[in-house]
Amino acid sequence: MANLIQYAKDEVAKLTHNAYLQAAAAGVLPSGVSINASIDIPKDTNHGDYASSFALAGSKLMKMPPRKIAEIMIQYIPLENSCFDHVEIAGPGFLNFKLGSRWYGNVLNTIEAEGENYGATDQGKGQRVMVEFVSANPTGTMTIGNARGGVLGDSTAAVLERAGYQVWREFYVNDAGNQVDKFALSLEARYLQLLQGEESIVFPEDGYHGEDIKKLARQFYEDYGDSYLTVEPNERRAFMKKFGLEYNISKMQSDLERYGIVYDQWFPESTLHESGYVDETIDLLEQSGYTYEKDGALWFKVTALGGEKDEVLRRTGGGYTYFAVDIAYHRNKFEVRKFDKVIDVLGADHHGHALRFKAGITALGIDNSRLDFLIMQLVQLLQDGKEVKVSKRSGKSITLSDLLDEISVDAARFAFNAKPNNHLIFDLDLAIRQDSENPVYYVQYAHARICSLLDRLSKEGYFVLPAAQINAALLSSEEERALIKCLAQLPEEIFAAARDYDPSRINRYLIQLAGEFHRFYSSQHIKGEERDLLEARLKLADSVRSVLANCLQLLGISAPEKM
RNA sequence: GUCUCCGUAGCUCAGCUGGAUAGAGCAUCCGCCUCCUAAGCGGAAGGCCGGGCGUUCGAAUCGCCCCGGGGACGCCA
Repeated sequence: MANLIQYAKDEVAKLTHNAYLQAAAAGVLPSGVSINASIDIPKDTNHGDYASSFALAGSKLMKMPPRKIAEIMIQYIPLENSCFDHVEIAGPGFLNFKLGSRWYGNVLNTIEAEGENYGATDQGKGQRVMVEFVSANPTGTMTIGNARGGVLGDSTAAVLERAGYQVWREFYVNDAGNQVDKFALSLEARYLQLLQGEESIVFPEDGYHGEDIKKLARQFYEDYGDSYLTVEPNERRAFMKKFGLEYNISKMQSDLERYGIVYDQWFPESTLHESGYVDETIDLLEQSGYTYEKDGALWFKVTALGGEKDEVLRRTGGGYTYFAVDIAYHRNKFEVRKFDKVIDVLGADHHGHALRFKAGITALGIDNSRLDFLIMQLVQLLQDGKEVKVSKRSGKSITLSDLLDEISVDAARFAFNAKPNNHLIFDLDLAIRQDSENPVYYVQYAHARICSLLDRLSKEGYFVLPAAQINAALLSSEEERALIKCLAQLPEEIFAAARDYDPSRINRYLIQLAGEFHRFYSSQHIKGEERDLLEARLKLADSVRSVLANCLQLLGISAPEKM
């Protein structure tokens, strides 16, 4: 759990604070001044590894020029037992600290000691968190949008696990309600059309027009022939509904598994209805006083809880809305299954709904800060340089399994793990090309390169030694130091990725780490160097291999030993 | 109209809880394999950080107002 970046930062804070106290005690700086200084990692390493703005921030309060303050303070900064070996004044008055070889050695020690757990943080403190994601309607196939949601949810879950949460992955199966009934009617109509000709049966206006329903009807016919032609319609529809849902759900399960996504639970909406849990939840909402009747429907006063508009819970003709059932479902997450925190991964088209139904959680007396939404903007599909309109109605969208027929799981998982707030432009032609334009190969290549290096050297009798046995002071080139600092960065990345629910940070981290490695590899030789140096560099390379594999595994991407 | 996300290099995007000369990949151009994998490395070129005003020692970053684009505003889910 060691975070050496933070450790060094804390040390800068301590050193500067103590320096100020001593200077003030000696009467050379005004005493009793409280300064809120930043400690930054400069982009340009000529400015050191850490920069404190203490003197700049204190300039106004002390009524002294910043450089003057810095000059006094630097006399009170002893570096002997710190992780730094140099401090200097630069620019308008920054105090710039340079890390020493003790710190660099420590990074390699830590990576070795923590192994595949390196980078873990304890920010979750073992809290139980549910990540609900994809939850596509089982009335059809999964789209490219679900490809994004799947990666985002799964990777967020993985990052949270590494950050010390106990994570539960869940898929909510909408196997009840209006849409499912329409689905059954559509399926039935296609089945009857198959048997009696297209003209004899009127297809429901608001039904599912996609090809997949026709295919499903054909599948049903193959399994059951015309035996359901004479069955009483209600019974027939009920059976076909069950058939269609089971078929689609198992298809979704296998598609997602192929994509590297395995859930802890597939939670069927129908169970909430059957057990009376939805009724019970609506009763509670009525007792809360946030409901009213209008036009024969039961409404929920979202506006009384700060929302924009009220929502219907129970329709005039009876039957609960999606809104009502969703509140019940979330009550189940918190009250029955006792999750400390729940994260719903949703497309931007559900944003408004999400904000409003959060009010429902509040009305039930549940602290709504326990519920977070990870809203992702929609995916725009590009083919031949033109936008492909993804329309569910026409059934002409490109499905997740189509996509995985074209590109590798590795490439897909890397490409779709992008910052949720941004629209994602997915260029199909580019993804299919699978060449070096794809950054996933850049990262995987770094891993393969190291593996083959280790293999090569082992044949010459050189093996990776324990960190305690190498001389880290030999790793003093610019490239080596940049590489080690990059290795030390992982715990910070995990922390931020978990805090912001942004696992794409790990993508960027991997690209950076691979880049630092390639630069090190091209500028420094390992094979053929004298033993001490060879062993130090070999250890460094192996540490990089370990961290690359660690992060790739976290994202569900393979780490090939050969390419 | 209201809410929300976005606007940074030719393209795709980082950087946004304020710090020094705004970064990367791709595309373009120029170099580098008798030497551990060239799926690599180095270099060049490329920018009113959408616009304006404000906050401050300091703004791509914070606040307000515009402009432009996506999404949502159903007794659908």
